[in-house]
Amino acid sequence: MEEVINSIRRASRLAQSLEQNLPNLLNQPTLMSLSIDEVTGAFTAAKEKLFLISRQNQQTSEFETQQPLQMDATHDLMQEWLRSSTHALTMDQLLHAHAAPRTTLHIGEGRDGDDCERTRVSEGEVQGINPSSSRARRRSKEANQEKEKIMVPAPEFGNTEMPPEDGFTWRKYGQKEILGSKYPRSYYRCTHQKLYECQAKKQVQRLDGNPNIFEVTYRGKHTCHMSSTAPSSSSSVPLQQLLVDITQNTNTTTSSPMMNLSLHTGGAATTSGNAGASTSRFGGDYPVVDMADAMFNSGSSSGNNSMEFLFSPHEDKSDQN
DNA sequence: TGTATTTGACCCTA
DNA sequence: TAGGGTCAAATACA
Repeated sequence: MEEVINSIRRASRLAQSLEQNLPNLLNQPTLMSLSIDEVTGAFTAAKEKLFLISRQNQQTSEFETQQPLQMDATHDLMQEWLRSSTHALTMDQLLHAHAAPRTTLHIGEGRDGDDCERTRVSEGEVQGINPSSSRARRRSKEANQEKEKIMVPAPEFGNTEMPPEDGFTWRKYGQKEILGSKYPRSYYRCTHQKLYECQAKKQVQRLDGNPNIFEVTYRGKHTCHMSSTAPSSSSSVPLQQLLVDITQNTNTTTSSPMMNLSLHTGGAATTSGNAGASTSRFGGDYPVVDMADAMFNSGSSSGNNSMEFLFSPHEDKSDQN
């Protein structure tokens, strides 16, 4: 574990160094890019070590008792880096999502705190829109529609071009190059938009500064039933919910989604064999496999979860409802 | 054959 | 008018 902490320390130092040199690097994008790569690489290395350790710890019941203390250290370090990085705002907000339970991050309406509950856009209004005749009005409404933005780490393995599943099935309907952004933005709508008049949409874009992080913006509310979209497994856990619940349920270690996964992986694993895994998909513990699945199983239907070598298949995955 | 993705064009807002 | 968001035809795939 010490090795992990050292790696994170090193990454933090690199990040700080990068920050200090920002003025000099402004005119040297290539160099800046290399520095960023170095920082992300260092964190990635730390994360991988953490995975290995977590896996080892799955076999021991000591994990849960040890991890919080150790993770506090990494958590602090990670936070330190996050605050000093270009992602300080967004990631930090995410990290503190537990301060505003029920949501991750609300964009556009501001984070007043007095209305953390997602404002319910009148479904009647949305559904009643005649697309052909009132596109402008629809647009206007969408502009007022609350957005929910979360940062999602790219899968370490498997399909890293896509963010992890979030429990819903999405159909891509567009992609655009965004001015000033290195990576295109992809537009998705709920697969069951027609069937259920589901107006949920999401946008996915890699962060310029850190391609390992996806910025996922959710808009609209799912009016379809999640069960209809989610495959049998854990992916039925909406990632947002996952993150929120994790931050709520674990007052010890959680930080970024990456950390969430790494940390809770092992911890939860100790309990993953039980039936508890199943029950409260939307309200209680999530088994480690579920989490790993939700976070990393990017290729949805492919079924070839490359994380399986890290997280052994879970018998309970199938059922649970 | 049905469904998903790609991508150029179009529409709307600021 | 530029840029973001969406449409829809073409294409790919199972």
